Amino acid sequence: MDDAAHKVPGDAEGAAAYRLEDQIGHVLRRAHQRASAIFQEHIGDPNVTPTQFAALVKLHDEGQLSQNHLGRLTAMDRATIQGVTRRLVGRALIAAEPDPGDKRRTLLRLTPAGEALVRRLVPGGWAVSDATLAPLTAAERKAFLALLRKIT
Amino acid sequence: MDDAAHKVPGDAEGAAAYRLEDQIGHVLRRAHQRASAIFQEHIGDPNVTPTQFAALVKLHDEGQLSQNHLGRLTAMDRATIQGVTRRLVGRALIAAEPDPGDKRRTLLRLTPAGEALVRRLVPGGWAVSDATLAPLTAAERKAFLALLRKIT
DNA sequence: GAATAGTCGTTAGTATACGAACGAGTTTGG
DNA sequence: CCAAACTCGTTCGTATACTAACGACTATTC
Repeated sequence: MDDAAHKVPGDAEGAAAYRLEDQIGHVLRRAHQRASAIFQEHIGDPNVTPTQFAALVKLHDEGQLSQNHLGRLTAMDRATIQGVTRRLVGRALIAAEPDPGDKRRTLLRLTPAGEALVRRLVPGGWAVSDATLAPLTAAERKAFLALLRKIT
Repeated sequence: MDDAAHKVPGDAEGAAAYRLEDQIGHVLRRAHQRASAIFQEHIGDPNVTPTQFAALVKLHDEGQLSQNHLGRLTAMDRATIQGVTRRLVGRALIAAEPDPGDKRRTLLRLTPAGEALVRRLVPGGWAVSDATLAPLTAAERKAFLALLRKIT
């Protein structure tokens, strides 16, 4: 049972057993769990989550974005980015104002406190990625990221 | 900005910009999102989630397990496996009974309906993994899974 | 220029995910 | 043998993640 290609007595010729541990979705889920745990360990602020950090970094890079646009850039749907935005506005890390050119939109930007927080946490962000990839060599990291991008 | 090694004018020599899209945690999160979406498309039952399927498959393989033990085998903490278990018991897919040898434990097993459901869905499980890995060649799939396991 | 289609942000509902604390029960060490 | 340490399952609170529906607004198309 230790080999994925091992045949179980009752199996048809050439058919492998369905093993949860071999399914890509299950392994991806576990890798994501580990990456999230490492984030909380290394980011340097117990109140900032991975998605919140993603939103803050994007607003730092882009300056000003509508809520849904920010969601698209950070891979969050309307409902999810709404919750993330609400919590960050509540902590005064980002500010919201209506878009004068399109009354449907809310424009978001970092507050000075949010800007300072991003600058303070980015070194931790590098540490998170380093720690997450620690089991791999430099060559493996490059290959792994390339393959991971292909299935994203 | 299209090259990860590109230097931004203000950067110190050798320091790359922190780009969200290059961070392993962010890409892992997106890959997991895609894998979950593909699961819902291909599993063949809109009411079964990836974690529920994982629990059902493990109970199918192991026969009878305590709730926390099932959680460990499927990578869910106590609180999470409790919710998954509660919903599956509610749908009569698994049955719970107290462990006579250890009064703290609840033993879980598939009901006949749960057993039938697992057998019906496993082909969809193979299709999910195939579709998720579709962008990769056979050699790439093997290399990718090996690397993914290393960081899990 | 008006009907249609699409987008914006919100809300409600369901399902992971995890930390923290709890009472009940079991194991371990002195 | 008994107190400390641990494990079991539960509960509460918070934070993603997604579907579906909604009213408001904008863009398209005839």
